[in-house]
Amino acid sequence: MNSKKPSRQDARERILDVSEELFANASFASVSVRNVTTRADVNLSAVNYYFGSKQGLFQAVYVRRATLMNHERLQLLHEADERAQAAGCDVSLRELISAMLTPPIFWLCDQEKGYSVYIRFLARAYLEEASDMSNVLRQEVDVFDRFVPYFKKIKSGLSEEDIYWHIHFMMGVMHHTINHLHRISLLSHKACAVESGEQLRDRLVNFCCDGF
Amino acid sequence: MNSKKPSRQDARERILDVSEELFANASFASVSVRNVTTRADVNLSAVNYYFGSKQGLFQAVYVRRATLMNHERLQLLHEADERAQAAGCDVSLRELISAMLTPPIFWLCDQEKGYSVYIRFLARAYLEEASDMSNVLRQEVDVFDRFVPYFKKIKSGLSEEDIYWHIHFMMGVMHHTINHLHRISLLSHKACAVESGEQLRDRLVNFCCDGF
DNA sequence: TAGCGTTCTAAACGTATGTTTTAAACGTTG
DNA sequence: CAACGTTTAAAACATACGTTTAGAACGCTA
Repeated sequence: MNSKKPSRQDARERILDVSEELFANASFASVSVRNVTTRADVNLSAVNYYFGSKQGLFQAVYVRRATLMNHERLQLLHEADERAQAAGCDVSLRELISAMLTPPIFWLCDQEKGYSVYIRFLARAYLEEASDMSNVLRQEVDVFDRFVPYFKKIKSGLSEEDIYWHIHFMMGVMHHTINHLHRISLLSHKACAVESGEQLRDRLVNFCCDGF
Repeated sequence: MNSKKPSRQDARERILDVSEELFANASFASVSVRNVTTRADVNLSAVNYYFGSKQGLFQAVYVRRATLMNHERLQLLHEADERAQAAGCDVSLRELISAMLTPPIFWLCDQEKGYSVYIRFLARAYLEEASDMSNVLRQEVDVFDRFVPYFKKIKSGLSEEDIYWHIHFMMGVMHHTINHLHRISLLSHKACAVESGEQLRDRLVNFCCDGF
């Protein structure tokens, strides 16, 4: 019976899903509210009803999954820390880097859920100066600060400054991989194809480990 | 006499300068033609007069300096090659990577000319799927193809696929550094500041050399 | 100076945008 | 059923957009 008209509350969810995808593929300004509402099959004014404004929608898309991803990072860090303590040694560089990169890369390669789209959305949100995303960065900064002591411990030869630079570079590799994953085949004249999440993660982690 | 009204042809140049800067800081769609013409102090229709359309303007901004930058890269490669031949050895990995990264990084840190702005524009152009920038990439691909044989020779243990992935990652580090240079101070709680072009280049080259 | 192509100006065009408004439909609670 | 708060609907709002047009101003050459 109620198969045609979807139930109430998931209109909001559908808007988030659709706009997550649109914002992942194009800039904030070039995605119109009408574009979103048409594809989400809701009324034009639904965006302003649920999110107050287009800006509000953008932030809502971000918030919906950001906390979860950073939680996954900290969880991996925590597990690595426990393993290290049990073995009586330090957390390895590889584990640290892997903890930072695995969640976004795995999400990126996740076929089932909408996580893949979100990761591309995130990488693009970094570029949207206009849509006040300072809080986007703040949350990530907090997470990274939890990692820094570990880096310091096992890379005592590096200054704190060096460590921040390296984290900065790592994020660069990751974001670029995310944003331009489809271009690797063009760059390589189709020699390279997009691989599994594990392979891609390992490639990235190797590259960044050696860079440190 | 003619100090007040600028001479003829530099209206076109002023439009390019202004839009280069605006496109470097915001997305294609969020920069309006009126925005450009107002800041360039020219009539609204000047953009369409000189460049046909807003798209045409965007491409013109790209073309103006792209060839020069890629020429600089190839020039550095050529010089390194000559040095190597004179010494009877191979071009070092460091020199190869340096040849790829030095031009954009030096331009980025160049204070005098408008090159700094252009580099940020370039990094953003990569993201503009909408504004058909396939030719942007094509030219870079051609340049990289000139580098690949050198990489192959000195890193015979790597497959061609590996090399393309590494180039891909290098571009990621570079573009992210370019796009988010100002954020390193936020990330590091102001421990890191933007340094000189040489220092920044060396940091990047070191990171990428080790990653290879 | 007269003519002519180039450059600049002002105004208007049609369309698309984000948002607001007014009211209808809905679903739960009394 | 009646009343209420929530959600959806259609229409209109004012504004901003890229582009076009028609003509004036300019600078050069004959």
